[in-house]
Amino acid sequence: MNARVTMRDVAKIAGVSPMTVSRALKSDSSVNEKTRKLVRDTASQLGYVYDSTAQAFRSQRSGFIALTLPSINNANFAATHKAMTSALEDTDLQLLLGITNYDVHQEERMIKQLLARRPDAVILTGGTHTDDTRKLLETVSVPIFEMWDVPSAPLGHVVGFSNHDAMEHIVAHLAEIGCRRLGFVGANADSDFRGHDRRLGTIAAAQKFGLDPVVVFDTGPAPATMTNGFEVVGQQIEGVKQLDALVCVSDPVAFGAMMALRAHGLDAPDDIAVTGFGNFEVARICQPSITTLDVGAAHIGATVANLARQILFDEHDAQTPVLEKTQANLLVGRSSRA
Amino acid sequence: MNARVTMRDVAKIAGVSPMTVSRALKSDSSVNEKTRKLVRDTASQLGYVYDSTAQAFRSQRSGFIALTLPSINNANFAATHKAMTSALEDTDLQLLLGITNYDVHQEERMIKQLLARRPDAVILTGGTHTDDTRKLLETVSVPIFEMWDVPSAPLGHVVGFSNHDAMEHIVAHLAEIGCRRLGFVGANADSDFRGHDRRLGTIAAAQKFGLDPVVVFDTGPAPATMTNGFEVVGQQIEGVKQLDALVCVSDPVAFGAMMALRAHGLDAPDDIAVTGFGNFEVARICQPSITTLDVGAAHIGATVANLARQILFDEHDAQTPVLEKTQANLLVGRSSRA
DNA sequence: CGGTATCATGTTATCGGTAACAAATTGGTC
DNA sequence: GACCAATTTGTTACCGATAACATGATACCG
Repeated sequence: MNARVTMRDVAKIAGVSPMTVSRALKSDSSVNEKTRKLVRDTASQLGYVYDSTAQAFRSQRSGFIALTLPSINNANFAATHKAMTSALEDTDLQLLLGITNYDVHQEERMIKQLLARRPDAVILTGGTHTDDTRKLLETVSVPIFEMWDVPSAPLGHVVGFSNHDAMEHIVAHLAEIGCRRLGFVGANADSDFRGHDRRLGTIAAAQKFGLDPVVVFDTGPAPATMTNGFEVVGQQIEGVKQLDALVCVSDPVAFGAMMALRAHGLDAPDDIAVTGFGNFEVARICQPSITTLDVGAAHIGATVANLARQILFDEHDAQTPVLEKTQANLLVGRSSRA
Repeated sequence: MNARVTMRDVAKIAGVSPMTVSRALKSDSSVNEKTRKLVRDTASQLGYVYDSTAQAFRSQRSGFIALTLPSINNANFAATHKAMTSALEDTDLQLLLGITNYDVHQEERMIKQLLARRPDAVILTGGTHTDDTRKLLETVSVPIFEMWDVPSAPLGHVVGFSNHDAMEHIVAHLAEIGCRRLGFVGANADSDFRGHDRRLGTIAAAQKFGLDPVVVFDTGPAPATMTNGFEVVGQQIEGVKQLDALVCVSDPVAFGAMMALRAHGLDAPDDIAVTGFGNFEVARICQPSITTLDVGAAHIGATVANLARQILFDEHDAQTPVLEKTQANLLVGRSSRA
């Protein structure tokens, strides 16, 4: 339909050099205000559209921040994403999202794709990756962030919490209200490493408080869903009946578990206590409300994004890796009252 | 450590020309298999990472498909996104996502940002946009898609269903089981246009079936949440008591509404029927399960993505706008049995 | 064995901005 | 008006891949 309008065209019409056009369109560079207005008017008159592609190429700065998330359909990751977007709103930085489906090999593929776009920073969810991913990221010379976890061997900066240790809050609470026999409902598989850590953390905490050995109910491949919680508890209801509490890997799983209990004539907290993880909306609204852990998803996102910003704009030392541990807060619901 | 590795470097080491490297790394171009292997091995040995930035610039084809979604934290949009990603997996096309928060002005800002990346196609959720957005997109010479809706004045291709007409399925079902006095729980505001259409569709269908005028319960600004449903029904419980059924704008709202009913000693379906929209997991798992409408979110995504593929790879006529209407299927749950 | 079709590789120019540097203009001071 | 500093504008050379074209190597045919 039309030949693309370039800066050269705008420059010719406005009677200035292309470089002046470039400067006039950037808000922070020094151009006479009259010239700037002239250039901008000319540009919009010609229907000029700035070409980030060329900009990214020439200046070797794409303006992309590569971000991997395990899932898009998760209130916590959504909150993190949203907070990051907000934190970057007044910059020219843009998130480039890759979904990994809780699969480190999918993560590797996504990261390759994302790195080809020459991002200015890379933000990963979780601290467990394939060897190839680690190698790849070690050779890349942009800042790397891992969040939602505290990896034992970080690739760069870290903003997160220990999923393992966080479970102690929940187990301590259950121990306090008199529960001794705990079950853990969640993925036993190795795909969701944060879920994995929560299982180990539950077992460790139970030991620490001198409770009985934890019975594990496997929900299968990540992500664990309401349906998984519902089904596993329904299928193993006899085993569940022997327990004082069901510690679930997430609120959706806890909700599913509670629905399964109800279907079998059991109720939380009278017959058995139930806890979740992540402070999802369903935990607050369902009846009884579910005891859960708020891990500050939005706070994690805002912290990572602001850190990235500062480093990219040289307001922060980029060499020393930052390790920012975030807090997890217990929210006691009615699903686990004494 | 750094000093970016380019095709030139790979070419020099492998003893071929840069052009051969370029061809060897593309899977569909003609290169001797031995040469290809040599080049690929050399590349991975040097830790070469392909530069899409340069590729996009030179070939004037970014490989991006710009996608706007109202929200990231929504099982339906997540399913659409996932299906699109899958459909594009074996191509070099990549989704570039912008979240609009159900706000047409935010959408406009996002689209400007996305267009600067020179996407090869643009996919929008919904058919309502600001005037400036429409103007902007009309001048762009890439294929435009609108999904999840059937706009009266489409910008390009369309894959979706009428949110207005879909409600007839639900209202017909309620009329059949003897409900006459319906309430609608959802946003009265103009921000969520699909929710808006559902409200109008409910009112129209109730008229058509000769039911009483629909009572509207406003959940405030989009997106309507479990909490909104819970609160509005709790606050207006006396009005709700006069009704036979609560038609909710989405399953989360329906769930919230049901929890509020229970808190006031009412139960679905005995005291009042409840319906949702979207076939969210919570509708299936909660007790009673919620009558809902499955709109084939994944199917919409796959259809749009495949259509975009075909058009971009010249396997489909790009000039004639496609209008693909998708189906909505009623799933009767226990929340609305006679 | 010459000729032509096919395949494999090389050469050159270029996409549209902008970094780096150079030059011109302006403004203020003595 | 001469001088210097600050501001504004211009010039040139790229960033790294690849389109378009040219050439070299190989196969196949009668």
